[in-house]
Amino acid sequence: MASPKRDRLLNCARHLFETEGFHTTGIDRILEEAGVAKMTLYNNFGSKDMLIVAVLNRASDDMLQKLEGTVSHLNDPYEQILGIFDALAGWYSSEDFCGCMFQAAVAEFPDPESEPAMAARRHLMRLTELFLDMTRRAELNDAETLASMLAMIASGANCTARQIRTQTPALHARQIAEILLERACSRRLSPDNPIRPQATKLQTL
Amino acid sequence: MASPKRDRLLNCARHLFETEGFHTTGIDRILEEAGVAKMTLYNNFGSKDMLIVAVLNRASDDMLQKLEGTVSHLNDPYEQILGIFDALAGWYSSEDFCGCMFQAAVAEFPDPESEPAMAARRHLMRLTELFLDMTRRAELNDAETLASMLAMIASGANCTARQIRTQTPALHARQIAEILLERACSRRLSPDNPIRPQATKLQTL
DNA sequence: AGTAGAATAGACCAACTGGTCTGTTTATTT
DNA sequence: AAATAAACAGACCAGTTGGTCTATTCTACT
Repeated sequence: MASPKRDRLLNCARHLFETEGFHTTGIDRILEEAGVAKMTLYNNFGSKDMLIVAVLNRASDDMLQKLEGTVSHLNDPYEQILGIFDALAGWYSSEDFCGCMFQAAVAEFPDPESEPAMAARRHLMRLTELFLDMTRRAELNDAETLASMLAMIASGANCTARQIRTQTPALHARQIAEILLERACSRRLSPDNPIRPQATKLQTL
Repeated sequence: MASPKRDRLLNCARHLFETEGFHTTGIDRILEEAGVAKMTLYNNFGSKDMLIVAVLNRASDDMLQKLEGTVSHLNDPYEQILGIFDALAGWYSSEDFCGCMFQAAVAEFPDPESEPAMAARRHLMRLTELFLDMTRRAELNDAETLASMLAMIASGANCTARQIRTQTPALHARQIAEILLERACSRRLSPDNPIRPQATKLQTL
């Protein structure tokens, strides 16, 4: 399954798709960049669309693995949730940030039944599940709603960051998340006595 | 400036771009749908990209006009802000909703300097300004931060709605907005007891 | 050493891309 | 009625698209 040529293909394709879009980057560009013959592509993936799907799936795996990695260093699920948004901040301020590929995919393949669109949807579900796992462990009420809200906020941050290319959206998103968490927490207890005395140290990146 | 042919062209192009994407819909499709000669397009717009820009600008005008319309029926700026999210809910549940065109544009034109990308960015700014006007009139503190947060939440709702095609994202967004407003309000009422003062200090758009 | 499978280059394909040019017809204005 | 401008159909363009096919070379296992 995993050959070096296949890997090169996936990496180059991913980079080109990210920076120049799916439709605008032709197959030949990818082949040239990867230094690979055309038949290698078609033997491994079958079609351009399936290459795209493979790229999206791998990107999804990478991102979730990375997020779970950064999150695993934090013990409290509350901190873990906020950690996700810190990770976003780091991502946005990286030199070569050019937007979330899944949002691009969903935009470039408007047919919801198309394979790339479905791959993107799958990624969103995985991300929501990740949040759900954390909100559940944090024992907040309405964990489901809260999880999809957090996912939505993250999407909004992604979307805005693509436009303004600052880490600000991630900081804003983190603040909102903090407020939602605090609320979901205090609502669970007595309204006048929030359990989390918040003076969370703010990231200074 | 406004000829009937030009209008047909804009309308058909908009519909096709919305439903099938910018790159995938060829000029000939648009011309056929609009029943218009090729030279009419090039005389009026100069190029496909400029047609796209014209479509985006008109869509931006339409949307802002519509939003300002629905908002003008509400007297309280607080209600007006929430009214925006109600409008989103209505949009998402409409039969032919297929996602926000500006997000699609920004995804299909990754070069931030390209005309369509700039048009999309302009729209985001107008929307943020609309929010800012309302948060200012509501006399909430940190109106700027709040406005860009609201715009970001709206983006997130748009983005999520494109994926799951329900009005749920708008409802969630509205709830979040409500919470933020409530908070920005109570902070105003007790300025001597600011919640998380470092958090607000950081923000600069 | 021999052989099977992977990878190669590159010719080739029909379809389509955005865009130009021409010559004619239709409306509008004077 | 004449003149001006807009819109027309459609031929035409070079370049590109995703994809196929062939014939050859490389590489790894038995």
